[in-house]
Amino acid sequence: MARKISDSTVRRLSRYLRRLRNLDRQEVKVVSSRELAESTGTTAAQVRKDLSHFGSFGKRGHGYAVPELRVRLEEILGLTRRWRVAVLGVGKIGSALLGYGFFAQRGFDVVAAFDSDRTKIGWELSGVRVQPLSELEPTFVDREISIAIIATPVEAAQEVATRAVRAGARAILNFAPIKLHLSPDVAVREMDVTLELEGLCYMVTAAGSAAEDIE
Amino acid sequence: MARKISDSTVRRLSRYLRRLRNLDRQEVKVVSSRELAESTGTTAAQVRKDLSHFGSFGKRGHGYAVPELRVRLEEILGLTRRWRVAVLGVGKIGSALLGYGFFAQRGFDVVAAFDSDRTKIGWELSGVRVQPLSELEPTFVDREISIAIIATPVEAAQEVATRAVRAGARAILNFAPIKLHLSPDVAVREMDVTLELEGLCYMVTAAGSAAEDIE
DNA sequence: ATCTTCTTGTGCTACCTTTCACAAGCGAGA
DNA sequence: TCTCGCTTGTGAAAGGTAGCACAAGAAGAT
Ligand SMILES: NC(=O)c1ccc[n+]([C@@H]2O[C@H](COP(=O)([O-])OP(=O)(O)OC[C@H]3O[C@@H](n4cnc5c(N)ncnc54)[C@H](O)[C@@H]3O)[C@@H](O)[C@H]2O)c1
Ligand SMILES: NC(=O)c1ccc[n+]([C@@H]2O[C@H](COP(=O)([O-])OP(=O)(O)OC[C@H]3O[C@@H](n4cnc5c(N)ncnc54)[C@H](O)[C@@H]3O)[C@@H](O)[C@H]2O)c1
Repeated sequence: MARKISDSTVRRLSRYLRRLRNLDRQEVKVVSSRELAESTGTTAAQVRKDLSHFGSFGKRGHGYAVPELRVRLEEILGLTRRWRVAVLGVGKIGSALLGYGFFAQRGFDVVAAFDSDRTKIGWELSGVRVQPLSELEPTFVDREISIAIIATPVEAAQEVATRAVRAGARAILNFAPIKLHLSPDVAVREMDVTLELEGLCYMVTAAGSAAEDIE
Repeated sequence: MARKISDSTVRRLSRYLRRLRNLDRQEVKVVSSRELAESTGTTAAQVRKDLSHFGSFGKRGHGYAVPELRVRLEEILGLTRRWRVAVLGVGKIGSALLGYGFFAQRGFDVVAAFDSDRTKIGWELSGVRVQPLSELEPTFVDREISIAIIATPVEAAQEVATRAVRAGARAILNFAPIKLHLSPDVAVREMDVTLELEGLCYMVTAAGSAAEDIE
């Protein structure tokens, strides 16, 4: 597993896994690269290429065994363990995330939540108590929290992210619309709704003006 | 503007714009490709190349005029108009989005919200009344809604997306963890938290095993 | 046992994206 | 006006990603 796997490959692997988990629940035993491609929005060749980076999991003329491939993908993505997650900022987005049932199903345990608002501290949402920021560092260490989800206002995002990383977080999922400046060995992913909406606007606008070109 | 601009370029343009809007608010007049690159997580050459697809907006030896470049990027991305948006599914995520103040600031007006839950219909959140699904089609037509945000449970996502498109939506922002199957002239972007978390797990795990390799 | 049918795994190719490197150009200051 | 320092815009090179096409191999039918 020495090769460097690209971000887009990892994203696709995650989509394959999502599909495989559904198939497994439906007790489907076998799936072909073509079927997997169709339900994840890619091509059969791409599926096979992606998987081939990690070994040969399929049977020629037959396809892939669903439970086996599922497990292999979970191993590859590092999902055979559970991950402890903290939510930083318990506002609109933060509390939606605390109530998100799929996390536990997928191996993520939200075990802590922090907010700077005194009136929110002590609240219990979905079994998690909202703690003051002063407890961030000891809680990250004690509970071995690896992933921090940033859901504070944009002004506070950099600061709480830095604190989370110093306290031991190895990965950050950032909902605030700002590029975080962190050590390069910390994994960061952004969830920026406005950026996605703007992308959609470009696509719609560009499609429109391309149509004009043809006329 | 005949050339096809890649998705990753559009994403970066959106980041540049975000930065330019902040600089503009701070009344900064000029910015160099290097500064822009630093605050958006890319390289100076990349910034210049991205912009060069659309023309020459800078002054050599000087940099880019912030307000001008901002306007040019807004034109390119199709953001000189306002966009009407509907939220489908007013649950945890849907109501967080309805309360998100940045949308209006960035040119997006959430003008409608729909839910299948009778008890929610008639609620008013952030000035938007929750409507029954039966009103989806007429409302999309009357209010010329171009963008639908899907925030229903995953089981309902495909159906409401299809309805939104039939009713005139040109773009879909999908929060449900499923690949939507829609006409290729509809722009789609996914917001999948679990997928991003899994990506983070891979990065953390891969970094760990790479470190072992060195030992 | 052989043939047919199907699907995988992969080398090769084509395309696309990013980086490099530098001439061209602008403004400030002498 | 001329020179100097700085930054843009861009062709060319490098690096990476996706698609094609087919040999290899497995299972089931005859
Ligand atoms: N609401 C949305 O739909 C939405 C969508 C996309 C992105 N976002 C982004 O997500 C972030 C949160 O948005 P929101 O709508 O939930 O905001 P919000 O105001 O509802 O919640 C923010 C919470 O963070 C807390 N907070 C403030 N400073 C803090 C600090 N230093 N440490 C810890 N907590 C702190 C506040 O007390 C509040 O509870 C923002 O950056 C926003 O831009 C929100
Ligand atoms: N809560 C989160 O933090 C979170 C995070 C990521 C993704 N998601 C995804 O976003 C979607 C919504 O999640 P949520 O937590 O807000 O769920 P939720 O159950 O709180 O809300 C879903 C809402 O959709 C409504 N609904 C159901 N069927 C509908 C239909 N056919 N048409 C219109 N409305 C319908 C329900 O009445 C409910 O109000 C889900 O697909 C979920 O997987 C949620």
